[in-house]
Amino acid sequence: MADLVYQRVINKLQKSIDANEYTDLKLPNERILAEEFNVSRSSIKKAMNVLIQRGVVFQKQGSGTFVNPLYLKNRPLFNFSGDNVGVTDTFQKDGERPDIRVLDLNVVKATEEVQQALFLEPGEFVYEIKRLRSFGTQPFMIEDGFVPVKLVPDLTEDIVSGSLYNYLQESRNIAVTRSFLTISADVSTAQDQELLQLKPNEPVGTMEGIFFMDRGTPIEFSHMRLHYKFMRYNTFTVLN
Amino acid sequence: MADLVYQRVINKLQKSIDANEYTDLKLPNERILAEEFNVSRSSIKKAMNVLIQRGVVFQKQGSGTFVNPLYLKNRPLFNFSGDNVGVTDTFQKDGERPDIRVLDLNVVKATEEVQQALFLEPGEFVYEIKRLRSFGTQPFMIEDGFVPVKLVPDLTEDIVSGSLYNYLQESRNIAVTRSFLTISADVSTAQDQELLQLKPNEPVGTMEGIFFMDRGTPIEFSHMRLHYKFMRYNTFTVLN
DNA sequence: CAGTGGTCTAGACCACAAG
DNA sequence: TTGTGGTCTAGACCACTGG
Repeated sequence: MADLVYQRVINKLQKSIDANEYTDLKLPNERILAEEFNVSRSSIKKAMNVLIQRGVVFQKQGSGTFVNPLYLKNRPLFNFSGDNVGVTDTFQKDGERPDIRVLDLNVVKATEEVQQALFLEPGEFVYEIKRLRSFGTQPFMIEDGFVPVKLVPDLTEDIVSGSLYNYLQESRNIAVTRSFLTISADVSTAQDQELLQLKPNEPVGTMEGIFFMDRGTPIEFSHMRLHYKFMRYNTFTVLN
Repeated sequence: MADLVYQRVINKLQKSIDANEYTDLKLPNERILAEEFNVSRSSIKKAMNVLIQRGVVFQKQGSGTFVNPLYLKNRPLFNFSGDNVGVTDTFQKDGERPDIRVLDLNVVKATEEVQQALFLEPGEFVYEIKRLRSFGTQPFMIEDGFVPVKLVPDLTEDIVSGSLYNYLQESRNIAVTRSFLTISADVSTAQDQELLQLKPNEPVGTMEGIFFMDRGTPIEFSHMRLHYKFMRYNTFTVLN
C-alpha cells in the first residue's frame, strides 16, 4: 500500500497535520510540495483529494491549502482510510484495533428486511453475528450483522472473534471496499446500558449499513449501536 | 459550468446511464471514451471519479467500468442533487420545506472557535442566528449559526426567517455547494427538551459544520441539535 | 502583479482479469 | 496474451485571491 507515491504523500501530510506542524493552518503550495516530495504536482493533487474527502484539509483557489479547523477540534473516531470499510479497519484509537467479544453466532432464515438488504431469495440462510467491540475495558459498539451463508460457507466462531473482513481478504482474496451507511441516534435500551456502560439517560448512536464486495455483491447487513461518545462521523460534501 | 470538459463528460454519461443506454451495464473503456469525447483519458478519469462518488458507476481494474445496479434500483438514495447543501434543501419531508422560527439574531464578535472555522481575523463581527426548524407542529432542529457580517452586510430578521442560502443564491448569485459536517449524538439538555418536545431520556443528534461558497470561502459555521428521530444521514463510501 | 489552485493534455509504464 | 483500469510524470494555460 505505502509504496504508492500518493499514499506516501497522504501519510506524511496526515502525520504532519496530526503533529500540528502547520501552526498557521496553511500548507505549502502544491508546487512546493511536489518539489519537497520529489513527485509531480498531479500526485500531490491526488493526495490532496483524499485528504479533502477525509475532511482534513480544504483548498481555496488563489489562496492555498489549509488544515480544516473542525478536523483539529473533532478528530474523527473513525474514518474510511484503511484497506476495507469494516469496523476493525475504520475504528482505531491511537492506531489500536478494537477488541472483539462474540456474543452470539447462529444461522437463521433471512427476515424480509435482511433479504432486501442483501438481495436474497426468500428462505435463504444467513449467519447472525452479535459482537461487542471495545477499546481495552471501554466497550463502544454492539454489532448485529447478517452474512449470507452461501457467500462464506465455512464461517466459525473462531473467525468472527477476529476481523471477518481481514479474514475474507487474506484467505479468500475478497475485499470489502464499499458501504452504504445510515447514521442516526436512539434512546439506549437496558441492554445497551449494560453492555456499553451507559447511564439510563445516555443515548446510543446507531449505524445501519450494507457492505459490498468489489463487484457490488452485498456481503453484510449490519446494525450497530454505539456509545454516543464514540460515534463521531466526519463528512465533506461537494455538489457538482 | 458545462463549459468544463469533465463536466460535459459527466453530464453526457449520466444522461446515457439514466436512459439505460448501457443495457449490459458495461461502459466503453476509458481510452475509447476519451476518443469518442475527443478529450484526454485524464479528463475521463476525473469525470469517472465524480460518477463513482455519486454511486452511479464502479470500476474494476482489469475488467472495466460498470453501472451500479443499486443505483438503478434505488436512484434517490444515492443522488445528492439539490441546489445547495443547506438545511432547507437537504431536509425535506414529502417534498415539503421546513418552517423556520427565528429565536434570536444578533451581531457579535467572533469567538476564537468561530474565527478559526470561518477564517476570520480577531475582532471581526459575525451574525449569530438562532433558529428552530419544524415540519408543521413538529420541531426537529435547533440551529445556531454564525455568518461573517462582511459577506452578507444586509442581513435582516426577515431574511433569516426564510432560507438564507436560497436568498444568497437568488439575490446575490452565491451558491453554497460544499459542507464539512461532524455528526454525533448527545444527551438532551432542558432547552433541547423544551424546544424539540423531547422526553428527558431522549437524546439529540448533533451536527456541527462549516458551509462553503463555490470557491471555498466559508460562509457559515453552524451547530445543530436535532430531535433524534429526525437525524438520519446516508453515506456511500468507496475506497480507492 | 505575484501567488495559488483548477483544468487539461499526451504519453509511459504497472497491475489485475479473463480467455 | 490482450484488455482494462491504476499510477505517475512534465508541462501548458486558465481563474481566482489579495496585496
